[in-house]
Amino acid sequence: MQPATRTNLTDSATSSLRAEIVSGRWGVGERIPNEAALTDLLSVSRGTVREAVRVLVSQGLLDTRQGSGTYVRSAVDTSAALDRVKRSGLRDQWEARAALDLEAARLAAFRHTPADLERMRQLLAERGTVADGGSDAFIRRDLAFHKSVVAASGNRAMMELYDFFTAAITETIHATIDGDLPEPDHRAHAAIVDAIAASDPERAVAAVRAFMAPVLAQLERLLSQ
Amino acid sequence: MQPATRTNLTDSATSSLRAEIVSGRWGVGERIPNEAALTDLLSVSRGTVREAVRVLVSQGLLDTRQGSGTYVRSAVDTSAALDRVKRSGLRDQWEARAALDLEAARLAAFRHTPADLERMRQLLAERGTVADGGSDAFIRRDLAFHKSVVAASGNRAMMELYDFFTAAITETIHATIDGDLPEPDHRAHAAIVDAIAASDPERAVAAVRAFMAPVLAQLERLLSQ
DNA sequence: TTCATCAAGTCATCTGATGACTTGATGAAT
DNA sequence: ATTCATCAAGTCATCAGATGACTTGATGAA
Repeated sequence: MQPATRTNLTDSATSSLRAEIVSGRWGVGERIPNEAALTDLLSVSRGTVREAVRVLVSQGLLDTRQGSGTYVRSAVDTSAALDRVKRSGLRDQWEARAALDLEAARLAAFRHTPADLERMRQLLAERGTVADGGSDAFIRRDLAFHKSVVAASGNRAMMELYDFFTAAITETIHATIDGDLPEPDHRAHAAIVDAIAASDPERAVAAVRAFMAPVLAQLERLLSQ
Repeated sequence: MQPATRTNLTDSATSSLRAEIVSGRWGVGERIPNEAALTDLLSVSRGTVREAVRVLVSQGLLDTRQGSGTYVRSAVDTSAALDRVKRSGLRDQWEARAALDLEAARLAAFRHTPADLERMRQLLAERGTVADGGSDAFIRRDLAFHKSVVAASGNRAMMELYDFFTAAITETIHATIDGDLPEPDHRAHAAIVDAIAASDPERAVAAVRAFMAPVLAQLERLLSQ
């Protein structure tokens, strides 16, 4: 059943303030009404107003300056973006992460340093099999290897997003399915490193795609059940 | 100069609580100390504690249940991820968005619907040139077209991220450089749509990469100055 | 014209109080 | 022995009042 909506005053106050900002009624750079005025406008206490304002500050929409006032910092609401990504479904998340994997491997073929290469090879060697220390530990080692590939791309934005996706995907997997995904084999991973070491971007992309395909296929199968 | 650090109690309380969570000292699902206890632990008033907790709730790390307590919802701190992406530099952002563009075009070749195709073609036709209504309006039309390609991939996670990147990149461009990027020509864009319409993923990827290359090259040139 | 001083306005923080809700214990009824 | 209504303690939600810290524009003297 649809759970009964039980909202609290702070959330509704936050929504009201956010609406003023994203709609542009309070322009970027402008000072918004002070706490006492917001208390009247929203019909809540000052403590509630402060909590709502604080949330919007933490989301980068507002900016408070003691002694001066509270100002609109930005009208673009990026805070909910990742929440929506989290709710976008496992297949979509996996594909988005794959997009990063692919392009990162390609860039790594151009930009990898000797240290990058060494790290990738070391993590690949340590990766082992699922038998060593349980599946959770194996997944962690596997992710560490993939992360090192992304790191070799030298792109910090991609690394950040990759971290986010790995976290979101593991959480989602734990929450939704406990069937097992095919264990990507060692050879497929080694092929990625080889291609990067050879500075061959085409082969690097192909290697990542080759290892992705069976996992994605199994994922589609599990989700369609 | 390094600006004098002037932090407020709420922020430092938020950091302290966040540290307990991401470190795992407060495990996922556990109940954290109540407001009175946090008041003692953090040596701040209950109002400040509540503001800090409220921020972490809005970031998905905590979960308050009236009458019961406050619980750890997730130990993954995604809130700062996008901030760090924003600070990762224009080249990295552009490359990350390009990764989405490429894979989205490839997926679109598989999954596009007739409606997707029609929308892409319409936006391409409306795109026009920079002469029509100024460069800002042109950029907006250009982005609308690219967004329609991502939309044709049917991947909501990618669409969300794409939105974020377009917003972040335009903000960064406005803030950092006012040199001009090469205007991607009409033929290159049409090639993308043709490849998708032909359900040819390889050609779709190649078409996106072909149109990306000159922009990225110019970007590197501007940033290296 | 310049600059120190000041007062008003605003956010930051603390304290106390009351209401709403959850949860486990209690005890009566079956 | 089990079931279930009741209750009390614990916890968050919200309000109200007060004081401190900081900013900013006005004021007035040099």
